[in-house]
Amino acid sequence: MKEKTSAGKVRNKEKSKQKFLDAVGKILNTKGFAGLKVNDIAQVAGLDKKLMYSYFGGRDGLIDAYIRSKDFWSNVKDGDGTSPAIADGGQAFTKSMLLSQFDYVHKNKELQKILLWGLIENRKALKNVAEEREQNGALLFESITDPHFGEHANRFRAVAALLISGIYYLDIYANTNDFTFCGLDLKSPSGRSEIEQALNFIIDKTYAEH
Amino acid sequence: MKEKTSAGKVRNKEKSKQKFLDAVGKILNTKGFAGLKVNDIAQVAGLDKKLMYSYFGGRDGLIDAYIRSKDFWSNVKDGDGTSPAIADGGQAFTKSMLLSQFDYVHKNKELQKILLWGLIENRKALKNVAEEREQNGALLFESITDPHFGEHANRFRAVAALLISGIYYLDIYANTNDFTFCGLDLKSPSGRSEIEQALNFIIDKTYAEH
DNA sequence: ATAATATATCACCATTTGGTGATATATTAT
DNA sequence: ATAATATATCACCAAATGGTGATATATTAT
Repeated sequence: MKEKTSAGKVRNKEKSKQKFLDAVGKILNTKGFAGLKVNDIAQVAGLDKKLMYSYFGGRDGLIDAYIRSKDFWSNVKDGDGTSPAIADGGQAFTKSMLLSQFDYVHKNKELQKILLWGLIENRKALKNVAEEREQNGALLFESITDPHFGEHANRFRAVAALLISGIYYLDIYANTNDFTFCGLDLKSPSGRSEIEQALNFIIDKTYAEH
Repeated sequence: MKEKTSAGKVRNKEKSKQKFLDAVGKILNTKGFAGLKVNDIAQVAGLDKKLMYSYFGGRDGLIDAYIRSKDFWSNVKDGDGTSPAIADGGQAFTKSMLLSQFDYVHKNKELQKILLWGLIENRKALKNVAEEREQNGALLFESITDPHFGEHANRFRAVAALLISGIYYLDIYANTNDFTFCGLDLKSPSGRSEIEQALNFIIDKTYAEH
């Protein structure tokens, strides 16, 4: 019954590498990045820590590999092909994007930790995540909203910056605090609905000027 | 020349306590909360760590005492007495409050760390900071904006939640990243001015409905 | 089957970290 | 001046943590 394919081997470098990467994600979800200790990662991966040094050069290499392995912003790249037309200057697209981000970040705890991490540690791989987000955003701004808003292009960008960063903070806050924020329960459907309405409202008003 | 007043004593419990509290603030500013190690705190304070246990019961007690010693939200309580009248339903007051927060958090690195910390660690003293902010906000909402916006009171709250949390995130982001956010340089006067204009714009539009 | 190599484990070390008992010195009380 | 107390330091420990050389076992090549 012995397999000869690499998939069935008892010793499998690629699978072991993946176990380490999975362990990082698991710990990130449960304990946050402060829990990413060398020994704990190895224990969760079910492998000897020595392999972590062999395969990734150590903890830092593993963590960088983990972050690189994730495509956190794939969802804003219009992956589902259902993006509205842009004849409206990107109004519907922007609203759709903001609502989708609000929901996506809410559900994706790993992304929440990565966003937080990027506010704390100066790690190249984390900067790349932020840079990737900027580049994705640049696509929307430069090709759609900047032309539409003309001399007020930066005002739209500023509104977007406030809303996107607000979405990040509120989703993270909701995940780690039982408190309300401005009296709104960000975990309840009604509280989240209020935020969604406000997002739509603000974008509509921003576009109403033009 | 020997002083007999407590201020001049070589050994002074209160001064030593304060040295520990100051050390926490200093480390928070420079290294962030991950740098708050027992030995390092004692070294920065210039005292033996044993005293930390004697006076505060340990690291956690010291940190809690530090957080309690700060009144992070004093600035939103209309401390300078220059708050505009509220005959406008709090419109001018809200704008002034948001702009002031944007500037205050930008300059106050300790508050930035505390805000971040509150998104990561479940510490009672940190929850108290969030709770205090909520209570301060409740004053504004319940007595001024809720009556003004009537059935749409929650929409104003949601707009405020997005803007305040956006302010937090952007200020923290600006402090730890050299990147732009939505293409705006949040460290430059022009970038910050764009955000300020957007804040004013959004509040104006929110009030324009009523 | 045997040798060579890749994969994985183990035992062990140095350093860092949190924590404490014993002790010394300054201050205060008698 | 002396004793009692408060303040501060020191030496030391145990546990946690990051890191590595030696070794064992599975897999592959000859």
